[in-house]
Amino acid sequence: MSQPTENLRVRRTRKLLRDALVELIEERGFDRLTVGQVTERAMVSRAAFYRNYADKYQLVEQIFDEAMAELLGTVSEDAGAGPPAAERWVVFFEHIDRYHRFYAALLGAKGSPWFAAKMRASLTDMVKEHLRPPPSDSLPAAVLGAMFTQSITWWLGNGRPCTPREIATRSARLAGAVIAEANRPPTNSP
Amino acid sequence: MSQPTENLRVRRTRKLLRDALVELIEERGFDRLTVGQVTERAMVSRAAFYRNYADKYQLVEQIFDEAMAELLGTVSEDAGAGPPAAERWVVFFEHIDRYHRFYAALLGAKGSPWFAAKMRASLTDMVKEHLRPPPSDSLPAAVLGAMFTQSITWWLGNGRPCTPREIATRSARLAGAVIAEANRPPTNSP
DNA sequence: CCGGCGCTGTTCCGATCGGGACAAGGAGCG
DNA sequence: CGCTCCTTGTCCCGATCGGAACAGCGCCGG
Repeated sequence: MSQPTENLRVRRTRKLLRDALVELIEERGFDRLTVGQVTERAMVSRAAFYRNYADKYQLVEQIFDEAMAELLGTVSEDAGAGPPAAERWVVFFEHIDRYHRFYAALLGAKGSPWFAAKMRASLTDMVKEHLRPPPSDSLPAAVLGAMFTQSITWWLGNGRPCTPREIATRSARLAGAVIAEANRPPTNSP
Repeated sequence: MSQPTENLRVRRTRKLLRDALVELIEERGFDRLTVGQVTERAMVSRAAFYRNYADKYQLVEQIFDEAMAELLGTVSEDAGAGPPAAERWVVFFEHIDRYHRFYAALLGAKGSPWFAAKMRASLTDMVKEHLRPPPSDSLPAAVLGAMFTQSITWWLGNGRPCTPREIATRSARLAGAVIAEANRPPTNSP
């Protein structure tokens, strides 16, 4: 491949930087941490950081992108067309579960509104892509993206009080109500 | 110094190897793990391992030696002659507390009798050095070393059910009984 | 007995990294 | 305004590391 990520040193450097990032978000918050603090915690030179990432935002983005790529791989590898729609959300929340420290840190009180917006946008895209039938309009898709983001935030912020399957079912049920309402023909009275 | 340990890379390599070692002892036991397994877990090359250590035993020894050096530094820095004898054991168990994963792994069921013997020998030396009055003979010193080792093993094996101060006090009390008995003039009847 | 297999410990070369320096810019302060 | 201090992003060189190969050894099964 063009840029072999196979190299042990760069994989290790990135892993150390990721773990340090999550730790420091939990401790000090995302906007209050510097590249130098992350590299010091990770026992990595600042130069090595900049060899891998442009800034701390790109570090977050790459973790997120790889996580999403892994998620999409999991969804599509199960079968040709993937699992049925209901099971798909279970797989999704199991994915959130695996990366819960990362998501909890960035969506929590010490996280970043920048990342929350990124998450909403990404989930809105997923809704447009994977929801059957797809939302009729852009507004319901955006609202559903925000709903799922909030479900995740609630779930992680309360220490995951139920199983991935349960939170997936409850979230899907709430989403179903919105979809039904959005697909109703417009009327003036209830 | 001749070989500056200041270098970030060697410090990082050693830390990764140590953490991986403790994890693998907890999982598989000390005698059942190979150098290759440790380096793989640590994300470090086997060559880097052998640059720092001769074998897995020396890895353990260096962790232990540095921990002991840090302990002796703590004991002697508090005052010119160090803290009073009773307080010294508290400091000692607080040290065990800091490294509890390491000691628990190596002294526990999946640890190594080789390390337990090393620990007893080291504690026997400490008893000879720091106990006032010093044991009259080599036998009581060895017995006291084994007693303290067992106190540590019990404390760690039961998940540290009491504070370092409490286990220190209880251990010192038991040791006191042995010392008193050892110092009694020899008689034939009670 | 032999052959495969896994682990050990060593060696080499090229790749990556750490240390340190640098200019540039922003924030706080008097 | 100037001044200090911190952070950013980039560069270089020498140090360390990863990858891979190698012989040697013990272990196990046939």
